[in-house]
Amino acid sequence: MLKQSGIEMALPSDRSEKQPAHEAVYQRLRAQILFGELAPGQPITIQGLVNALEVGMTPVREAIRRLISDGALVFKDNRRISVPILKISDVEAIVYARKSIECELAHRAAINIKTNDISNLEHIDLMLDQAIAEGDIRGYLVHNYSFHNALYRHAETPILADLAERLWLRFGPSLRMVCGRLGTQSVPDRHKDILAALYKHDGEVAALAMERDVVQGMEQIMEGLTEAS
Amino acid sequence: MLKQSGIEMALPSDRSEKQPAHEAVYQRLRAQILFGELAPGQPITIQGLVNALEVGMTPVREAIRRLISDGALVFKDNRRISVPILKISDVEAIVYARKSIECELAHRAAINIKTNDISNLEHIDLMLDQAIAEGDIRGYLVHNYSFHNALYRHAETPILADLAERLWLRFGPSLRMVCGRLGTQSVPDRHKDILAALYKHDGEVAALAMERDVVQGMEQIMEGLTEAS
DNA sequence: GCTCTCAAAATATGATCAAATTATGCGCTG
DNA sequence: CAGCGCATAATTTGATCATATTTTGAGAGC
Repeated sequence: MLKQSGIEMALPSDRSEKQPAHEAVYQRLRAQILFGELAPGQPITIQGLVNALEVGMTPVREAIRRLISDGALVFKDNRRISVPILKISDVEAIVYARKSIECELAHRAAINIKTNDISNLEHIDLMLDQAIAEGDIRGYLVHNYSFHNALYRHAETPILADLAERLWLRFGPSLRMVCGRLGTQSVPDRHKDILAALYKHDGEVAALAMERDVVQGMEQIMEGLTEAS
Repeated sequence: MLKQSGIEMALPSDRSEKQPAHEAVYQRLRAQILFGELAPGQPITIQGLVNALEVGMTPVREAIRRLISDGALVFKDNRRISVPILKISDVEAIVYARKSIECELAHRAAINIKTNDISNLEHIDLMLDQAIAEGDIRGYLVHNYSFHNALYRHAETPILADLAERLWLRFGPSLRMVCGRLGTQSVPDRHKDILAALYKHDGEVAALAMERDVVQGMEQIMEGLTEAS
């Protein structure tokens, strides 16, 4: 007989309880990196996280290793960990990779996605518009990520989606830095074009719209980096 | 100012001794996966590695976590870890990603590489030919990886090279499985074409040669998978 | 400016807890 | 009486923590 009487299953927080500590730490740090709570160059210490998050040392170490493998953190030769600082050539490489991977994902998603799921994407895009209108930088970053991530899931190509997520972790901190300087007004979104292509199940057009979205976003980062140096 | 006075740099064995255990475990497991000592579907246990490698539990956990993030291992919902088994659609996605990333790397490498470094690549390719002639499967896998990896380093685009390495970790075990069944005789290599393009610093031709090499290798895996099922 | 000393951080180990799989044994059915 | 199924016990495995050891960085003193 199982010990669960079915009561605790009703709690929505069930997920967070069963989740291992190292996973929770990973997700938390990941969000902080994606949504710009950690700035490029910022140093990270294992001890500091142990104290701040009030968990043991082993889970923190595992989460850090994962993020280093993701490219979201760098492990310097001094055994010091920090958020990486992108060079111009790095951004240029990310642009190429994002165009290759994410346009393909958009193409495949346009073919596979159901009309019902497109509505969910539209809802996310609405919240994105609202965040832009309110100048809510964090909201912009969260919903923009949600839109792309939800879309890529419908491509049903987990290996490519994984590569895309890895790339987002790399430019997340820099994107936040740029948005903080320029604000959200100067960030037009091409998502409407993508949504239109999805409704028509036109992979080619979806890929083209995605390319414009990617290039536009990355050019902002590029400009921010050049004027910062 | 720098603390180096130039004296301690003279010790060559300094690097290997100071390497942390978790790094050593990671490198070792990584090699086992890339060069086919672990078969697709093979279960991995943390405790087993602790006993086999005679290290503590934390370093093993960190190495495992990194490899899971790399896609080289999978963490099933039963809390069991194993080498992933590729589906046809996975191989198809890897082909697309490899073509995008590695052709670009070959293109860039052709432009940047010095004549002296091409000689090193030729030497690796010679050892590769010898391994093929001798039917040395592991030697084939090692030198084939070395060739590509060394080439990609000259592209001076670490982010793209990192993506490529991640893909190699995914198909390594399956490639070994195929080679074990078909032998090395049926594996012609297109590296000679690549080398010729490098000498001419012709990026376009190098990318085309690389595409043939990638497609040829991945088709072998695809055939192996279809006939296995 | 250089070296020595000390504090802080990272590394590594072993013990302990929890969960899951496998093994065991009892009762039931044919 | 033999074979099957289910419940429980035992073993294995993963997760976490507290602690000891090693390494790095910084500051005092010469």
